[in-house]
Amino acid sequence: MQVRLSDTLSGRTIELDPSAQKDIRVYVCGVTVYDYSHVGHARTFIVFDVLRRVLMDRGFNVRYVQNFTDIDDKIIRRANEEGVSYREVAEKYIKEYLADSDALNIMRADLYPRATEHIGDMVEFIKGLLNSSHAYASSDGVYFSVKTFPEYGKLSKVKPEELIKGARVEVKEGKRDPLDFALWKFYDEGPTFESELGRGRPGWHIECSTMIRKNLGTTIDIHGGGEDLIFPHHENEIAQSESLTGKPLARIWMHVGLVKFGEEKMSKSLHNAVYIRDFLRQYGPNTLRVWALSTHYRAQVEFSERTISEAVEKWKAIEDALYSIRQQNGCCPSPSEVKEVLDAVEEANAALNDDLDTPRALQGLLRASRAVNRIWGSGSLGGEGASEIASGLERLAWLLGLRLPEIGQEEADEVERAVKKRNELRKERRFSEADRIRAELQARRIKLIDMGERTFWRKVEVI
RNA sequence: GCCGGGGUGCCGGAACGGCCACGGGUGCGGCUGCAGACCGCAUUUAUGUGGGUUCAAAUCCCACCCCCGGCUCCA
Repeated sequence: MQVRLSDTLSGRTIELDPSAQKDIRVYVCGVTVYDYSHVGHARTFIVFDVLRRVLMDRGFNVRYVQNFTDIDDKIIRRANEEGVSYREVAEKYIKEYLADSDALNIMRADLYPRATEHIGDMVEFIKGLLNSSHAYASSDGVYFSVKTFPEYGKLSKVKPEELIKGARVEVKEGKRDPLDFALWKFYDEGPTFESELGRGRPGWHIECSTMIRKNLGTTIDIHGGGEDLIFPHHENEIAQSESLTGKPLARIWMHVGLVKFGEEKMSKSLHNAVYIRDFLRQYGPNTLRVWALSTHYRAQVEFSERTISEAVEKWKAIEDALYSIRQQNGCCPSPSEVKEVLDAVEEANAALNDDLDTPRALQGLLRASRAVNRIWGSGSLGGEGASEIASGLERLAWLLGLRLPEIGQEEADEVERAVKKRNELRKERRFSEADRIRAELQARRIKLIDMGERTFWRKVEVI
């Protein structure tokens, strides 16, 4: 099954065909670990998680690498503020990133390379650039010489002259040209690395170029990140890597639109960032995923009460459907009902192949869910056709990384007992006592559904 | 200024030449001891503005207006 993805560099849609090429190498720019991750980060990594799931499901062999920038001015500043080493700060926030990522049901990368583990490789990379005169050493560091790379600006579609005119490029003493950027910065103080280049620290862009080359190869299939990385980060990566190797760095460049908070971009410097963990305390992982996937990945999304409460309602419908297929309650859906569900699932799958059109896929899932809930509501989910419905829905939910909240055996037993007790009370028409039990369960996010003689219960994300 | 992405009903968001997508919210009604889930109806014949092409345009063409983002560390 073919998958199409749009490429920022060429502006075209590029097809991936597992019968032509099985292995896909993906590199996604990860976070700089100096603070907790926010909803904007979550969106990007959720999108790439879905991409990865789709590629795997369609028969590709995916190798997924995502870096941690664990040496950087912000990390050092944070360390100084807290009176600890930069390594401790980095370690802490790597752990926290992974905790958030796991909570969001984002699959672990095959590899999480760290900048500090590749200092030697970066130095070698920079030496290669010095040897080919794409780089030069000056008083305060080693710089990449942008004018030695005539294609500079091809990704961000910005002409070098225009950038200089914008006059927002950093002017530094050691630069020959204002557009040149640091590969290695000389420092005597703070955390530094001794190298043939001199004592100092690596520039930011070089780590990705180096870690891609080292861990995935010269030309990878997909390189991605947030759209705020197009310039200068990815532009500079291209300049460095392609100057060194003479080959394209990536076949497809994917960029995820930014999250807006009200009218502005969500960002730590604007002090409007919502941490993933704070969101999860109030809502849950599926709500965040549904929210993130409700908008096409290339468009910007607004983080607002309104868009979130919509996601809550959407997830509720999906959640109920996922429970319904497990809590079968009769027999049997009609052929046209089965078809209705499977058609919606198929539409969703087609949408995922079409440049990862998750809003359309979600629509399909919602339509399938509604149909399932209707079948279940009429007490005929089970028997013939039910397993097809179940596997179609489960697979789609997996592709979007949506899953039911977990519940321990002990809690389940407890709930069972409470439900039984409540039904005894109901039989005796002692409704206020029965309702009190229901309210208690609700406080624990247990939802009850009475259907004739039977009572079904479901552990839900948001009640 | 330059580059990129947008403007569709109360809201979110599809369709990209032809049949009121879909979802959410709200209101009313059905089912229910109540609730949930489900069902029915309403809000809904919406497409930034002005021209043009066409039997037919959110959809194609031209001009204009407005919004967001990038151009500085940023997912």
